Amino acid sequence: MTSPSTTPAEPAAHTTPVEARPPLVATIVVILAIIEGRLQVLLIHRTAEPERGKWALPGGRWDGSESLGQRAQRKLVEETGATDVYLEQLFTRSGLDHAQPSVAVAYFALVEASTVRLREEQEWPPAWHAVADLPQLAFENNRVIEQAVARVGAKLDYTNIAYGLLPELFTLRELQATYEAILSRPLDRRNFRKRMLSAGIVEAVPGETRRHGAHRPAQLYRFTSKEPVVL
Amino acid sequence: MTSPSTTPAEPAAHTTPVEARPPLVATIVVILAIIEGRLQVLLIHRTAEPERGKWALPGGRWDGSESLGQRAQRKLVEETGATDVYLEQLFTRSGLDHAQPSVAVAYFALVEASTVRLREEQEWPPAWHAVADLPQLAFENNRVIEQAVARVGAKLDYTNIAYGLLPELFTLRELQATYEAILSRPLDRRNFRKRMLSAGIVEAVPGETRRHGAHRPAQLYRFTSKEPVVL
DNA sequence: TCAAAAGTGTTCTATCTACACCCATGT
DNA sequence: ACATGGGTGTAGATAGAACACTTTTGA
Repeated sequence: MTSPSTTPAEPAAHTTPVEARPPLVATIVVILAIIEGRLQVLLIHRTAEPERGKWALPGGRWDGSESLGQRAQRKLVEETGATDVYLEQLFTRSGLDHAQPSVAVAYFALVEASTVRLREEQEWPPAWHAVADLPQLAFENNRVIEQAVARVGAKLDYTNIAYGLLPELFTLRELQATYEAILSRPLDRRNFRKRMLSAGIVEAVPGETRRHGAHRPAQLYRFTSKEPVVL
Repeated sequence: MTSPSTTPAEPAAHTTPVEARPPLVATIVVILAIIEGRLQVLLIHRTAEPERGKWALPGGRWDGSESLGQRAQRKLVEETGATDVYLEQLFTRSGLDHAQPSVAVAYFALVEASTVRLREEQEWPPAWHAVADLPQLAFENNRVIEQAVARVGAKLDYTNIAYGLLPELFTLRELQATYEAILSRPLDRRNFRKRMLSAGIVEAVPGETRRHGAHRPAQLYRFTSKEPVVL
């Protein structure tokens, strides 16, 4: 996809490169899921300095033995056990660690809550936190999460990425609730159904319904594609 | 837009990380300008292996003495002398250099052709190449350029980023030609003018016109803001 | 007076928004 | 029978697309 033109004939480095230390490259992952009807993000408790004791996004050093995307994916699997997820790069930032040259590559992932099994063995295990109500996090992680949510919200409009958040079968109401949780605003039910169906991103599964309470049973739907599609 | 890596699991790296060498971090910049009515990209001639002798995007190693964005910006100034430009991060990719762990952070920049002064002292100086008619470039640089152009094209619709490509004053026809060069399709003149004006991204400069040939002189416009604005 | 680009409005179509009632079920 | 969420259609507003003639100038 990319390519570095490794040093292309810089005539002379006038600036004396003081920073001789090799750069630290890390990935961080914003793992999002819909839990209890709210958009939540997976956070870990920092046990090391800096920012020890604060909640933070999971991530870690990259050692070059795999691609950055694979590194993010593996971190994700470690934390959640979820496999079939949507993963996308957000941005790359330098200078978060003031002690040495550092580069952080941020990703976000959309996972289906029911497939997740969190690690529990630690004193402070990873935990879900509602995005709408976060504490102050380590580094600039609050901003990173904001950006991830904004990106997902924008993409709901013209892609099918919500497939990452929902199980195989779901009702249109559940789909709508997912959209509403991300956009944090209510949507019109009839218009929503019309758009989803006419855009062809979901389809009814014949004969499949879900009965839930003392109501009319709901038709079940599935995504027509579980690959990313741009409308 | 990045695509998700849906690579399956890889439960854990049992393999001992052989890659002990510190990672190389590099930036590359897709520098775009409108020249002779066409969208062109600035390329350098590679004088070192690998891919020696091919055209490639300018870039270079990052040493941690400045932020990644500053590094890209500085490379841009070195190559073009242009200062007042639009610069945005595209994406980050690993593994382009097979010899060692490497990360390339790609940016794209929009510069105004008239402010550019290319370096000429080398045997093979940097040169502009029409995006629509590129040779085979080093690494995967053709794809990187494609992505940059696609991103710019998408953003034309809902931002004012074209300000990076045009001088202080310009005619609406020139603005339209810029859009057409990027989108590589013709636009309707009347609809274009209506949209630009009603969106408020440009405004007429009273009394300023340009006479060019045996035609009616054209009204000159300026951008209402030369900061990035999302509509 | 001619050639060549600048400038300008209206109609049609598609899309988005707002909104209220009946349906199927369990208790 | 009633409470609860499931399911549906229409009308108005808005935004985008298509399209042709007049104006101003230099030669």
